[in-house]
Amino acid sequence: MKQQAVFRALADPTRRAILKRLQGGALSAGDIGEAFEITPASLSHHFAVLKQADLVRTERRGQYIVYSLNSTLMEDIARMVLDLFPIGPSKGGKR
Amino acid sequence: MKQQAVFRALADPTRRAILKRLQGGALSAGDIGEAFEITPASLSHHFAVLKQADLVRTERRGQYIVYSLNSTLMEDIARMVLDLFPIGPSKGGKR
DNA sequence: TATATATTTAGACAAATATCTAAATGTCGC
DNA sequence: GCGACATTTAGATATTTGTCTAAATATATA
Repeated sequence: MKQQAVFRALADPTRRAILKRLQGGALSAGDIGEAFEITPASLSHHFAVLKQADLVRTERRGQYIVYSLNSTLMEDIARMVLDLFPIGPSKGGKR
Repeated sequence: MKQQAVFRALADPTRRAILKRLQGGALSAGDIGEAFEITPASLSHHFAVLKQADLVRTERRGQYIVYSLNSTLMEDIARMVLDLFPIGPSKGGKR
C-alpha cells in the first residue's frame, strides 16, 4: 500500500473536507464542489490525489463522474496511523 | 486540537520515521538523527513540526535534549483519522 | 573562563504543491 | 452532428516545504 500517498492526501484540509462530504454517500464532482470556493480544475486535482491514495473510487454515470469513499481501506489507514505509536487505542491496549 | 498540524506533521516520511524511532523510548536529538542522513539543522526543523502538532515532548537533560512520544494524543489522532470515514475500525462497527 | 559538544535559529534555495485560466475530452438531448 | 454541460488536462504562478550552511544559544568540563 502506498502509505506516503495516503498521508500526503490527508494532509490537505480541502481533501479531508471532501472525504467528510462523501460520508453521506456518493456524490458527483460538481455536487462535491458546491461546498468549496474553488474552481472545478482545482477540485479535480484534489480528486486525483485522493484517487492516487486509493481513498476514493470513481464511476462515470452518464454525464457525471461520481465519487465515493473507499471505506474498505479504513482499517488499513487506522493501522498505518496507530503503527506510529507504541500501543493500541483502546483502554485495554489492543496489541 | 490542531488537526491540521497533526496531519501535516504525519505527511512527511522522515517525521514518521522519527515517531517510529521513538517507540523504543525517549532519545536525544542526536541519537534520533543517527538513523537519518540529514543535517542536525534539518532534523531540528522536523522536531519543531512534530512539537507544534504536540506529537512529541521535549525535556532538556544536561547537554542533551530528549524527545519522547506524546502517546496520550494517540486516541485523539486515531479519532481524527477515523472521523474521515463513515464507520469505525473494529469488526463491531462504530465505537 | 575557555573550549568542546548538542541543539536551535536565521537565511537562502530548490522542489513540491495548490491554485488559476484556457483548452481538451466525454456525454447528453435536440 | 451540434450545442450545452460536466469534468479533466495542460501550462503558468505564487506559496509552502524540506534541505542546506553559517551563526547563535545552552550546557558540561577542564
